[in-house]
Amino acid sequence: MAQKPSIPKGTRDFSPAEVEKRNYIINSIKKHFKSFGFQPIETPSFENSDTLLGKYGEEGDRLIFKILNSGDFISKVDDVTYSSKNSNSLAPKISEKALKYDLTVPFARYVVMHQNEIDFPFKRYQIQPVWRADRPQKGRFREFYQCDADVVGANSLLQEVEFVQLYDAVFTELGLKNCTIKLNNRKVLSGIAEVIGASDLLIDFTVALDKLDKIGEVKVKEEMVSKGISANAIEKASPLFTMKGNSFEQLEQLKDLLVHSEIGMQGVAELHEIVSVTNTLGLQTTQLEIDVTLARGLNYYTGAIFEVAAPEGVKMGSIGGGGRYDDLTGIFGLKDVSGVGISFGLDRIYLVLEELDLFPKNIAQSLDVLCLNFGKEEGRAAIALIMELRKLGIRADLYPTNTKIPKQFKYADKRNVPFTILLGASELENRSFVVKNMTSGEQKEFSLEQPEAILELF
RNA sequence: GUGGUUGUAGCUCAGCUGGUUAGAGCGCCGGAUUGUGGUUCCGGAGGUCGCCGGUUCGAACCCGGUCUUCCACCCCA
Repeated sequence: MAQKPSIPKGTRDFSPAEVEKRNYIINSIKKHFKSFGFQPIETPSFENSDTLLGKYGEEGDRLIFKILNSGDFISKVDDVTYSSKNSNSLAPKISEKALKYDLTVPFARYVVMHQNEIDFPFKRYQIQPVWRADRPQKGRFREFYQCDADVVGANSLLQEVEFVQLYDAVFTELGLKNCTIKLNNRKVLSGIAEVIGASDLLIDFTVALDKLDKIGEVKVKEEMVSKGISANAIEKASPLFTMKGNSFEQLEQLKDLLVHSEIGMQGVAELHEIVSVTNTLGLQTTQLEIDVTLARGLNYYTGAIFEVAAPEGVKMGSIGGGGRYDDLTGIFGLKDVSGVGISFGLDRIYLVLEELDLFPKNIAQSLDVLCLNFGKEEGRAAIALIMELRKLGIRADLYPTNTKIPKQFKYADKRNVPFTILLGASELENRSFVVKNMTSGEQKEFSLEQPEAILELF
């Protein structure tokens, strides 16, 4: 019995036009990754569970897809665990592998495993799918691509400066103007928590602060109170809610607030360095903004935090993010290797380009010329011709069967082919072929002996 | 994981308080047009109304479950 086929929630098929568009984005990102000196690596789709679990916080663990063990896994579970009906204790006994959740943690694992063959500083890029057992929404999928570039083994702030330039280069090339690169620093957040006397509640404090532009000052303060942050502490943090001015002005305000926090002042100094060097270099189409409310990836970021917002008016979550993690490889046993990196969200960039109609029009063209098929003899001559054209670098195809000409023209239309070739009995007799421009309707005759002459049309 | 929302032809959607054979536009196929597409005209095919169950004389419509979509949380690319 035929069943209706389906694909899992949050996954997608990609048809030719979509793959072309995705490749267009990937090629652009890849090109700039390479030009900045990054080298490609790839890691497996799935990792040992203990490589991933515990690296993304409790919430992250929940979203990791776990892979069932092979074989008769259930009989190996002891009775107590089996009858406990507790997923948390049962899961590790029946699942030892998991789909990767991002590219950063597997990269850290890679660096540790290959430390003796890597030349540091190591700049790598990686473009692969990752999986999250999240509830899908627009721009949120359970399988999606990340395009990451990271540097390990160098703690110069010039790396951060470079990543800002890299974001600018890619988004400029894609024609995605006015993206905002938001910049913050974990040390500033730590400093704030320290100054207001809430160091032990750093995460709660920053997660609430992160929502400022979304739910407003009042609700943020309510959430802070509910998390156990004292009214006094919130009062001390109040300058954060009213930060104004450009990046340098905001940094001045932060200095006043953080003057008694060594770590906070260090964060301010780092931000200042990145902003001022970037200012000197200039940016093509993006804007770099300090945003003290930005609090992402706190489970491992220790310095800079990046997030890229789509141009104003586009309703889409962040299209990129990243930051510095001083000791990510530490959990895998390699101490004191600093890393910093960024990620491009391919699937979201796609949606934004689509919404703003920024894909080049000729992406849909998969063929330069289609040769129509007039019959057996003509078809033989035609296939010889298109083989010549292919050698010239022209994407050429022959309509395979001798069906009615209007139908063949319609097919050419639908394939978005700019030129068709007519090679019928009369042309064959003249040792010639006719090229028709499908946009203007103009036709021009060429000699079969000199097919290269049609290059003039391109 | 919590709460809500959506699903009708390939696509976008109509379909009244439950009432015979579920409609339109676009697309598709055929013809007008056997060597000229995009325009026009004529004709045609295509539906387990997401799926399973229930209520009812009768369900696309009401109820329950489930899957899917999107939204708000959570979190995040």
